[in-house]
Amino acid sequence: MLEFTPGGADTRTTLFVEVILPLAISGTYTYRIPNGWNHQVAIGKRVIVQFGKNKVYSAIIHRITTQAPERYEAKYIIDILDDMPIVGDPQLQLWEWISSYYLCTLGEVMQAALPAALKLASETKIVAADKASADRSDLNDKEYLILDALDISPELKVSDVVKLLGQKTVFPLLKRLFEKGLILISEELSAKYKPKMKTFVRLHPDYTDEVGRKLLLESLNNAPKQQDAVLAYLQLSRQQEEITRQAVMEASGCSPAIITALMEKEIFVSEVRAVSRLAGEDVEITGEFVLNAAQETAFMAIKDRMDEKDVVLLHGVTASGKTQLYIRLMEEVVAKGGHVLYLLPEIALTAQITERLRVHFGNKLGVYHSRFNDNERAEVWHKVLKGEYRVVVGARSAVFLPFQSLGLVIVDEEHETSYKQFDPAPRYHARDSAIYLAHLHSAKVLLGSATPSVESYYNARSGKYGLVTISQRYGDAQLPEIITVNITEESRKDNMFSYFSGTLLREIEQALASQQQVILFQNRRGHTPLLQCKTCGYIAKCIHCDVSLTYHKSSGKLHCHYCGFSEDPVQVCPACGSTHIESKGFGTERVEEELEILLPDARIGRLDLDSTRGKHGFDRVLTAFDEHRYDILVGTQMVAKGLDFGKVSVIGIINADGLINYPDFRAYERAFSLLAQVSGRAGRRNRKGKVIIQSYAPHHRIIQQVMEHDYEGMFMTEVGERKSYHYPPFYRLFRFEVKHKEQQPAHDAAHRLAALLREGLAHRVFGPEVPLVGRVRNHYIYGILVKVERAGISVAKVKELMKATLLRFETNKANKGVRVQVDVDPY
DNA sequence: CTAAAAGGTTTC
DNA sequence: AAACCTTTTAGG
Repeated sequence: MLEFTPGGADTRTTLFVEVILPLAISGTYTYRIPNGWNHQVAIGKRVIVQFGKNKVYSAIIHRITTQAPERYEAKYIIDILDDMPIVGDPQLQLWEWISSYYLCTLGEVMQAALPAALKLASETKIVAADKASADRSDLNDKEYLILDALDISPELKVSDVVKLLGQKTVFPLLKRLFEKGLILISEELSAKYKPKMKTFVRLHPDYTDEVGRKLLLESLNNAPKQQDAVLAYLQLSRQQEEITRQAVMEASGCSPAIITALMEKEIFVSEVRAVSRLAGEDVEITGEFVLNAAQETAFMAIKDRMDEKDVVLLHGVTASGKTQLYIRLMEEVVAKGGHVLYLLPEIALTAQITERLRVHFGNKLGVYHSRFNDNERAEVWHKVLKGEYRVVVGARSAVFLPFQSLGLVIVDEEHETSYKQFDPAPRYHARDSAIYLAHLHSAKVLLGSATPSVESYYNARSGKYGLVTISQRYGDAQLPEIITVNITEESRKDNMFSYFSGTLLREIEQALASQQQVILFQNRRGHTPLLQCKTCGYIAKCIHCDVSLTYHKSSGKLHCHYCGFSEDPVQVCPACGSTHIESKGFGTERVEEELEILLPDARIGRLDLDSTRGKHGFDRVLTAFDEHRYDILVGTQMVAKGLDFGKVSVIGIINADGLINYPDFRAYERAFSLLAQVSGRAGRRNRKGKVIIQSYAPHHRIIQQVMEHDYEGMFMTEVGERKSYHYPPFYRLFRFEVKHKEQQPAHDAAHRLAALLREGLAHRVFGPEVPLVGRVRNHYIYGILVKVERAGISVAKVKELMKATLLRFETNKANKGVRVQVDVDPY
């Protein structure tokens, strides 16, 4: 009897597999399957292959063929890792789409898609040999440096040595050290996913009845500690089915030895089992609710639109109860046996939202985002693969999870720019990728936002997407009243107290007096963003980047927000020796500090990147605010992200100008969203809130439109501008970045690339220009923008042209050392 | 002139 | 990405 593979080849045929390697190289690589393994070969399984001289990687089988490659001898695969494929057909198709649409390699997509625990790569490790400590007299400086480093840390990677010596070629050096017998070089596969093991204990069956237990406890009268442990076990067994060894030890306060003794006496029986790392999934399913009239109408309308269109945009004002609508839709899909992906911007993935969903979907709900560690992510991956989750809430990268039968994709806060990944490649947009993914599954997509992106709203208005609007807030809550404050005028009237106008301070005080809470928004983190010498004009700048250093009070240091460089603040100007150093601008830390002086009794919390480090940092600050342990929350745009607090009655925008005066075609749209979203945090649940916008230019169009809650107005003016100035949604954008260590070569190369692009794309090419930050991490940057009209031109052809142009550019010797990256649909 | 470092190419 | 081969640079 012959065994048949999916490819239809019997066991005597030699099979070859084309695999995707987790590297930034184009194309797939072909390996040979050893005799007798044919029946195990399947697309989507991981195989271990050797690539190059020593390196070993886990690669994904992309295609199976019986055709031996003609131009080279294929290597054998080393092993097949999986019994079942870990990525399915839809996933691989999505990878291919992303790779071609966003102009990157399949390997780069694989890197982003698979959780780290499912990717393995061997690593060259350098360890000190036994005799290393003995004789070091005849070593040169560099060799000595390496051995010195090995004294401190037990093992080094090749990249560590490169960094240590500051040179690129280290292999001859290491080889010499190896030959002298001072170091050992080994190739190791890094640890892959390991299930979490726990030891459970159980009473021996002899003691499970009443009589047995009594006898047991009496028999332990002479062993009080052991008796305690058994009592603790009995106590625990009343509340839970399964009891871990750890739990018994904690409850009784006894040592491991006691448990071991009880096991030797065969009173306890133990069992080691793999457990889930994903805690708190088992919640009783309750949470019945009824949609109100407006929601019910919207619900029916969404289903109606979905009959005709694959994508529907739900434009619902803040606090209109969109989440409940989502839940209803998800329940319907789940009831029909479909699966649901619910995308959220990273920062909004708070306990708040997942808890609400947990109540409805219990252990059928999965959560996936970057604050999960590698092993946790791998567990979610496997559970999605097995179909154990019906609903998955996740951030950007959740589009890569191995769904088999999606019925619905929800993209909440669809306007959020954090859906676009910038670095590293693939520079994909999760919303757009999700729409393609849904298409592969024939699933429907619901985009939701109170302030949709101009692109999506345009698609909805033009009939490409369905459109459903809710203009009423839930429970008839009113939209907040928005007041503007002209900072120039208030300063003249002597009515500014530090960064706060009299109006804002009065409102804050009133809110606090009536036990209400306040949110203050300042879109800059740190304390002081710019330190300048009053005498000579010197500005404290990063040594690696063209940006000013921001002073952070929490660390007492100056920080670069681009590369992470930090140094001690200078008291004396390094250029002229003057001690008159002036602080310009202010961030959240400074707002917090000034507020503490003005309102010494208020309890103030801060929500920004710095205060939310760590796995639960974000939730910690939010929970404290929710439980009213803070009166005032000062924060960056994080405070705008879909959070629902009942007691916030006043919102202050400390300075709106920084948001608006930004050289980007999306600046106005973004400012409108942010201001509207922040304002939406005020006055939920039947209380009218107040929003105070402080600005030097309060009559600016955008501020007026925010005041009037006029999304339509903003959309119409923006669409007009975009059309006349050739921006999305009418044009596609491609942004090329040319980088080099030195300025002149970067400049020249950028001009050469622009010229090459102009050969095929003519007037569609703009630049090169020096971007806002012209140097990052010691590399000079030039940007080239390409605008391609949507009508009458094939995107595929444009991309082919760009690929060909890049290839021509790279083969030109004059462009050595130049790095080019392409951002398709940049944000 | 040699030796070492940087640069370029190839990896199935 | 990284190891190997080729070219360039530095140092005596």
